[in-house]
Amino acid sequence: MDQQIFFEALCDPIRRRILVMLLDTDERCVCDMHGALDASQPKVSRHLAVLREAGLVLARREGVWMHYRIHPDLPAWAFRVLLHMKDGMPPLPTVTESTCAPCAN
Amino acid sequence: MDQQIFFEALCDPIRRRILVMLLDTDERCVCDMHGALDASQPKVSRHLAVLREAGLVLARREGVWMHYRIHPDLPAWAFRVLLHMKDGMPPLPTVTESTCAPCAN
DNA sequence: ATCATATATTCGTGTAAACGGATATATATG
DNA sequence: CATATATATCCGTTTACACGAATATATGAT
Repeated sequence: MDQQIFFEALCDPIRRRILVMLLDTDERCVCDMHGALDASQPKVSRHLAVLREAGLVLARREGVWMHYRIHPDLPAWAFRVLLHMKDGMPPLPTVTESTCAPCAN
Repeated sequence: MDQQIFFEALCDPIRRRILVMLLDTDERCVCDMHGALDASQPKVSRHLAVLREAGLVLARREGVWMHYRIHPDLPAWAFRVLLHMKDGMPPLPTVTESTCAPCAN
């Protein structure tokens, strides 16, 4: 985990909110996230690509849907940074349950 | 402490190394830091200004020298992020003692 | 094969940040 | 006041990133 790339990934507010969502629930589909974040689908998808390429999240395909989760091999220091970032996050309308009917289990 | 400004401050490698230096020893002067970081004085000074304006460090003047330290009112989540960042920092030649003769006590 | 839905990527543009070099300010000393 | 040293700021340029809009790809269903 390159520290430069890690902290660049945390520079964007949407990416931080994505990561906090994934800390709250282990897996989320894209449609769910761009609904909860009130951001356009291409926008969320590009940010997810950044997180994926940085090694912060892992994607799993299930039919049409892509499910993202925090990368399980994230080094301890990085994971802890994410947890403290979550602590310091302003109380935005954090949606814990999936709002996406088809892929909500 | 605004989270956006906080994480933007952590995006730059020189700023991260400055912060780690300040975690290791409570106070450092500018001449010492730009010596240890092998970066130009204006460059280090501008980065210190960013950290100062972000509320991450505090400056104290002592004669000609400016001494910087981690801001004592830093929220707990932010301080912990810095500590874990230090854990994850690649083992560069970290200079703990001051190399600056005049202001080293 | 066609269509619909979910997701990803490309493109052109605007903005912000970092840089080197030069210069300005502040403090101390002679 | 003149000078020296430490630190800060300004300026012009380059680079990187985020954006919206449009388009592409992938999977499943009919």
